Amino acid sequence: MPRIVSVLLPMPLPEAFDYAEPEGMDLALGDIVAAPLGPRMLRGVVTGLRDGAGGNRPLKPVAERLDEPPLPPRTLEFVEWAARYAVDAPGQPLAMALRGLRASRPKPERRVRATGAVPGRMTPARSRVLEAAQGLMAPADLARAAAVSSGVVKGLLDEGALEVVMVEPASPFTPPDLSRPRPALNPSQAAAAEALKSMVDDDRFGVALLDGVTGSGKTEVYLEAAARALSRDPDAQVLVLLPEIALTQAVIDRFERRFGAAPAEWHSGVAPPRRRVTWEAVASGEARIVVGARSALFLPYKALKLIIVDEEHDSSYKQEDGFIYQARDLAVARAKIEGATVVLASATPSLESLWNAEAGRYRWLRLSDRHGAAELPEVELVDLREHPPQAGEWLSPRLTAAMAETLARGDQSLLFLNRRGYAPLVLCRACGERLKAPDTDSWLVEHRYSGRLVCHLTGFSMPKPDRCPHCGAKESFVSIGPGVERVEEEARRKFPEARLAVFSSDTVPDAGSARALIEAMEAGEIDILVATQAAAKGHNFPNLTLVGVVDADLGLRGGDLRAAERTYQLLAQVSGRAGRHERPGKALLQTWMPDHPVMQALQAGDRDGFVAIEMAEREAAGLPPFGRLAAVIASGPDPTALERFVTDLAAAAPNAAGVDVFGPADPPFSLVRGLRRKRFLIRADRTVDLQAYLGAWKARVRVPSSVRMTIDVDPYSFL
DNA sequence: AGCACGCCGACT
DNA sequence: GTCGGCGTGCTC
Repeated sequence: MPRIVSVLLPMPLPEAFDYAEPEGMDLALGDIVAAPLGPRMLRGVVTGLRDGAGGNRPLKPVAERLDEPPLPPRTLEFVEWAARYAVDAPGQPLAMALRGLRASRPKPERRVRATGAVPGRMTPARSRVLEAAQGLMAPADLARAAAVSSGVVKGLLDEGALEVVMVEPASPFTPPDLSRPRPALNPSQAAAAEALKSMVDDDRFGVALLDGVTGSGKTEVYLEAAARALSRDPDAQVLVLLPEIALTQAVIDRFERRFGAAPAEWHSGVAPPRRRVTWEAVASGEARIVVGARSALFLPYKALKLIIVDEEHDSSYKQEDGFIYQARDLAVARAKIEGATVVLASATPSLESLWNAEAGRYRWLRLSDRHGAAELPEVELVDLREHPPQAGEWLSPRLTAAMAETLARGDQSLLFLNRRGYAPLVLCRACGERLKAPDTDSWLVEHRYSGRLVCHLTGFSMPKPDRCPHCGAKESFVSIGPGVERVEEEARRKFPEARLAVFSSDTVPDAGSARALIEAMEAGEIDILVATQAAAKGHNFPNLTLVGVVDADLGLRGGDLRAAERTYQLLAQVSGRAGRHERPGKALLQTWMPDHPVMQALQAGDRDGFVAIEMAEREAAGLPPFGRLAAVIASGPDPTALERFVTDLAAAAPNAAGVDVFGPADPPFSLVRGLRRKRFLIRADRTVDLQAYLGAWKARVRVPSSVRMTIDVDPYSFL
């Protein structure tokens, strides 16, 4: 009886396609195969096998089974779950799961060894080489060991005294050394580590929220959970997710010190051949510890037992384009499928996680002691209504005075402003024109270091023109508002003797320059650092005792769902940069709204109070975590076609109890790269199956090819 | 997502 | 007269 094979392809197709199994191929579920799709040959995964022949139309045969480890069944289950969750085609998450297979394996390497043959003419150099030739050696290593030039090695190869052997590169994945001593833990850490270890010992799905202020030693605690998972099961694998690759090196170093072996690394910065080796080592179980960005969640783990999501509140876990997902939430889903433990770690957990912890669904582990003698910095609000900066300035007299004191003590200051460039808006004094990119309706940001106007939404940039493009007036531009470059200019004017630097993605474009700037800061070569959030994470500067937040209200404007939550998290983190080690620190927050709950909570150090207020507001409005949200975005170049489509879409919205559909509305940037956009916002009670609702809605409309429709379940960006 | 097939402007 | 622009639609 011939068999029909369902093959899921890494494409936005609605379902797996059926193929005929060629005689004798003997496929199994999870096998990676090559299958024809139209004129192309694609890599896909076998998701179904059944007896039968093609019906109305003969099926194309599978081309071949590829020489790859099969996708583990639970990885496939996760792919299908993720597609259902995101209301997207299963081929999208599959494409992420197969991403490691795109590159070729690293090439075999040349090695030489002695054949035992004696060369025709023996010289002192040649005998040294033959003496040094122990087993297989790289030609260059052999020459170095014998202190001869490469020509001598080549001569012996030509004469047959040495021979070339091609070898596969050795696996770079060393097993962890579990006998190393564990670091000493304080009582609070020890209690949390014991709780995590008992969860790991249960060997089934469970989630812990590891909740501890900056410096309370969360990493040591989850390292002990990792050690337990790895030692109780020789196959167990551990995944550590980090919000961004800038943070991976520090965590990799910690694991390497604890286990004497470097963990496998997985993120966009890893070269493709290396990724392929990593993918295979994860599938074979050889890679026991993986440290990576959110996409590491889609690797084909053989026996995943523990997932750690560090800085779980970080919004970088939300993937915003292509396949849209929230890695923290998918980590919990994956752990459920794998029967694994999840540790969500943060100093400022997300409201979602706190809500789950309060309800007892997550085990809540609070770390109280801050390491060493340091204390959390004192936070002072600078009321800009009473103490405004002078006209054209952004640093209030209070903040300026604190900077002067800090400088006089020989300490460092950090001025935080989460805005790149010199000024967020350039307008023409003559006609009032606000400069925008030609095909996008967001303001162009002035960058003085580069002399350009930049669109932060699309990356478009152009030289600053000398005339207003609207009225032609010359020298009529005024720069409105501050960016980090402008704050630096003001600080330089006020403290001409101080050494200043700017830390933003423009001045620090890569990991190397980031390290250089961090080292300069650590070495005390910088007095005042002006920084965006690029510098807010992960770095500890011992002599930094003053943090000045130039515009604490910045994140609260625009007022999206998580504005207050995000502002609290960001400012708590930034303020925590002040005063580590033995030195007390201080954070000054410049605000026009000192009575706002976020500012009050930051000043009082009362996170729980802020969370209680924010939770109550969310509950009253039925917003997450008490309700669920989704966004439906339609975009296209033709405004008329788009308008027609969203009208149809609005009419097709199913009526369901507990679901509110808002829209279509113009998002804040309704024109991006020449594409018009419209959006719907859907709010649903938690009892509603939101995915089923969205799926039913989607099925009722036909999307014309000139329009793109995107569904964003649990949106984080409201632009 | 590709990659084809399909109808309207500047070229050997 | 053609080469080719990318709009629309299909791929088991």
